[in-house]
Amino acid sequence: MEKKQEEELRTELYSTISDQMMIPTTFSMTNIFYDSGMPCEFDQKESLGFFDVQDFATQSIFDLLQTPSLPAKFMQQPLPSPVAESSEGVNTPVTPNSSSFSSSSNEADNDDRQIKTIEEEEEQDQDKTKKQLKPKKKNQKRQREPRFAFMTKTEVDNLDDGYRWRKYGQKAVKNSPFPRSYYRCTNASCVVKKRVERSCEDSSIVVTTYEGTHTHPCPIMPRGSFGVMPETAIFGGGGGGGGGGTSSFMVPKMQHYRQQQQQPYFHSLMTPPSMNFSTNCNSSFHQERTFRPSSSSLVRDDGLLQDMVPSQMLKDPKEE
DNA sequence: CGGGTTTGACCCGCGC
DNA sequence: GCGCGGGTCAAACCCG
Repeated sequence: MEKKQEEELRTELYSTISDQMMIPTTFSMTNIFYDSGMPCEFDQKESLGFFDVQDFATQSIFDLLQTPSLPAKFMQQPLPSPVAESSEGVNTPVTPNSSSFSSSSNEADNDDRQIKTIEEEEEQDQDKTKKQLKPKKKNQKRQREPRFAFMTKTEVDNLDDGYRWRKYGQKAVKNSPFPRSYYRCTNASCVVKKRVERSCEDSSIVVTTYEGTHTHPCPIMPRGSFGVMPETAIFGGGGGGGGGGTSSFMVPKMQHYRQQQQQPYFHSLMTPPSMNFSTNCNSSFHQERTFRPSSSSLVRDDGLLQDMVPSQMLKDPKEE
């Protein structure tokens, strides 16, 4: 019975996100996981389902997950992040912290309390992370901030999500030929981290894991602007190098994708969904709305991708 | 020269 | 206690 409610909540969340992203719901490129942040819980991370996202739309998902426009019930406690409060009170997103809708695990009942605990310790944790080498309290288990993981089929390792990231490490991953990269938000007051790695099972899949909450607005685009931007604004100007890449506005960003990805992105749309995430999915939710390839939905997606993507890019790659 | 990346070393938690 | 693996640091390097 509770299970059913969970399913409904997830379905609703999924619908909300899908609707707001104005994307067709027939293709599945990305799987989103939510992790409440408790230690060792990532194995039990919640699959929010597969999303039809373009590589460059990852930002939108992340953004949407933080937007108050999501059903209130997903935002059980719009807690003010202590991190955010300590900063200049910028446009603080509701944050994944508050989306404690993960509930498949038994810990869900205590979510509220857990989240608060996490946040209390975050403050200490921030100091710790900055001075990792300094002695810390030993018996204090390190608790992670809530995390979201996106599995995206793409050729580009580091998806541009609108924020600026600085790479601070790279490690070989056991049982995987691909290294894992560690990024930190370049904003000094922001402690959000991001890990990027390729799936060892399918090298075309990039797993991007966000940890923490941005305490500042997205430096690239204002909330909600995505997908509304007229094509001319996106591709019109030969804006030129966005120096440093991610700090740029939409133009270089999209060009970046055109250059680096060319077809892969659409190729992935045309690719039969052979991806198997079952090992990570403890939810059956994705079965409901997953993998219903109908190329028409993309093409005749009125006012959707066309708004963001030039028509030539929408052509079936096979036609070229 | 400033900001980002690379990379080897180090720390820490965990399992045996 | 030890070894392993994940995560982070920070010096060196690179690049615009």
